[in-house]
Amino acid sequence: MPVHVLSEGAGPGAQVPAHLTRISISLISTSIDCSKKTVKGKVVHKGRLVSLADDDFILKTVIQEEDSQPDTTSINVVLLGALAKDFNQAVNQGDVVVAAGFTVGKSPTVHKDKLHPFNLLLSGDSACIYVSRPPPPADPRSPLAAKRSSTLSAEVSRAPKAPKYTYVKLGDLKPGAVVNVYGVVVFFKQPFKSRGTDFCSTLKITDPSNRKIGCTVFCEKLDNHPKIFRIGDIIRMHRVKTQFFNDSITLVNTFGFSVVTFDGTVGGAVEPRASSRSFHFDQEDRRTVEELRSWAASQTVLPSAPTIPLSAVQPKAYFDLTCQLLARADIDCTCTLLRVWDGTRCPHRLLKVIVAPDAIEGPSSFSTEKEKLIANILAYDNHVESAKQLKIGDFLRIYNLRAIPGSSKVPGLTSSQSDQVDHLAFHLHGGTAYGRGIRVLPENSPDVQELKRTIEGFAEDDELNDSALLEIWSTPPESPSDAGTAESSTERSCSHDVQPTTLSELKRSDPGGVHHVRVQLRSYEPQRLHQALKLYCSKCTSMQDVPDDELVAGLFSEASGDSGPCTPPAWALSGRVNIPGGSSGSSKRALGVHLSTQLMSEGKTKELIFLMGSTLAETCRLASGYQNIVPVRSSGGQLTLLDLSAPFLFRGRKRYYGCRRCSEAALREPSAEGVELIDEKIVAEALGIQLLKFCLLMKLELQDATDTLEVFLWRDAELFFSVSAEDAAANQEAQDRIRQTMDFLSSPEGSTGECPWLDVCLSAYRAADDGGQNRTCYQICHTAFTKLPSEPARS
DNA sequence: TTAGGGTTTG
Repeated sequence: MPVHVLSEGAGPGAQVPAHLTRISISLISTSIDCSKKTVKGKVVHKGRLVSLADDDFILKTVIQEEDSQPDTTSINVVLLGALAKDFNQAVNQGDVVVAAGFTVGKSPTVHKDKLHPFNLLLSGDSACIYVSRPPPPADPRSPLAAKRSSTLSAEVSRAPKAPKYTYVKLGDLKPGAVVNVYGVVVFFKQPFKSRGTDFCSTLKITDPSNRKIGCTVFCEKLDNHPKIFRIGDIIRMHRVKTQFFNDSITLVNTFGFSVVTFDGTVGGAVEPRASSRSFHFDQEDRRTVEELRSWAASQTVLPSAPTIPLSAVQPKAYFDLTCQLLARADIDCTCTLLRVWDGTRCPHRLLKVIVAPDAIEGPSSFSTEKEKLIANILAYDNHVESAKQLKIGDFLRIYNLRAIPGSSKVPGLTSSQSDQVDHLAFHLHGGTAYGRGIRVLPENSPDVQELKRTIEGFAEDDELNDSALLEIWSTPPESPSDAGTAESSTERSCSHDVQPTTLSELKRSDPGGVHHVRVQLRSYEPQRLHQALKLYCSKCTSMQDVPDDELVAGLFSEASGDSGPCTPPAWALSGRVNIPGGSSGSSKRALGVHLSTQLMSEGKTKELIFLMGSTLAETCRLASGYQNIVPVRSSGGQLTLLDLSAPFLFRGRKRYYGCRRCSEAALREPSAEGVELIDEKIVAEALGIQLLKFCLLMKLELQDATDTLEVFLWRDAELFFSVSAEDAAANQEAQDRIRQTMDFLSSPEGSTGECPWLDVCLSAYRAADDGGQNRTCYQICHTAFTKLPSEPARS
């Protein structure tokens, strides 16, 4: 994209890309998403071009919306980098310009200049200025007009030029300059609310010059703060100013500030963690990061990050914990309980905190085995507020956590409950000293990936948030049968080194572990196989039934009832679509649709529509012609999504649902830039929906000569049937396959007159039932059905 | 404007 385009004649609107919409200057504020907005105004003041560093410039200008009152509609515009230089050369006072790709900041000069309380910052690749001048005089023979048009009719545009940033070594910093720097983080605090209007990050960095420099970042939005996860991270800051404080140089962010951080591990991926929409990153940056990593690794002076698992916690120690949030409860206004785990078991007895089940957000209890791994953390004072922002299932790093041995009084509880001598309590004390705080780690971070592997390792033997499974069925009877040596209709794919056992032996063995058995199917539930389909949330581990058509049709009909006037979002284009007739003679009708302007401009009109006022049946009919249909409704004059009990997306015959607990659903324009295929994941992400996964859940009663046993078929049900649950939800062929398999397994086979034999791997685990009683549960794992009546053995 | 680490409450 050109840094800027200047053109004469038809007016600035002519070259502005169609997907951008103009916004009035009076509406500019930091709460508006300006990524696809433009602002148009006349240049009423053009400041001097100021050089910040080699090839880096800043220029301030004031533009005024024409035909409106000047006091509310003049706004400061700050241009940075090459754009500032080009603007200086090409734009004159009196020109009308259109600005795009800007961000909005608070104007620090509002009290002085009495202009707009916010300003526009134009920096980076996405920033752009379009300009035109007043039309030339009417007489084309006028020498002046001829001259003007000849110089300006040619489009003045610049090829994209990568800005060349120069970085000052920390040892070379001088006061009173604006600079770009790289450094290794040796101390940091999570952003905290300052006494002013911004959040404040404080950190200290160093580099091979061995100078340690304190830095302060003030930004109103948390997103714009540096994303530092641990000491040793690499940080790059653009446009920070140096100032003297306490006899040393410090750095503070200034106009056009941007920051990118990187993991500091030698050999790790160089993934920029940006805090702005656009940022520059090239091979030279990669080299710099790698050099700083190697240098830092050789420095013993750098404090090592005390991140340790629960299994290694020492009493009295302060440490950082990487964990997953399982549940939360407010103890009182100065203390919040966070229940977390990291998949490892702390060798010390842990403090139990008793909280009323209705005060707990998230599951109120877990299986006995899982409970042993859960740490109760008491977060105090300022951390109560940040704990409120966390979502159950989030991956966290908690900084400067204290493991306190001995008796602890828990606020809000009676002393008899809280007096637990020799139990380890985890406290996150109030304040931000020592970097105390909580940070949500992104799912793609290497630490979270590792944490997930640890948690999954545990889940292998102690599967599921088991109450979800047990809530669905109660317990029935048992009886014996004969053993057999016939061919097996299933095959185990696990590599467990265990000897096959009988069901009666298995029932006598210790709880937990894996078992191999040779069994027959005695009965199964549900008999109506569509009831085996469930929706599972991998974030909060809840499971629910798939809503039936009657319920969904009701939601559609209720949604179409609100036919009041409704404002579509600015990015949407509205139109009508004809519903293809169903049975012959049914009347055709047209329904309201909204399309993404962005997708239309990319020629992807049919790939995603937002459909309003349709019935369930009509939506299904339209789904044959459009790849993705998102049903929407009018609510309070706004266009919104339907209740999440209904599918949020129709893709052909498939319907997708979102988790009501974990989604933060809102109607937003999906970004399909560079996306080959718009699928459920893209749509769910854009709409803030936590996608529910279809799964199959059955309870089987198995038997051998010695006993019977109830087991679940869940985690590996898709492997067992060689069918995806998603397909089973949408197509008859997949459903038939499950039906045929179950029929085959439960009917007498050939001359032997007995049911087929199955070699099965069973995983045993403890789980709490409805009454809170713990019992051992079994689940079929790593086992696939290999033979259908109509076909020879499959492998 | 704001903060400017830190000798760690429950």
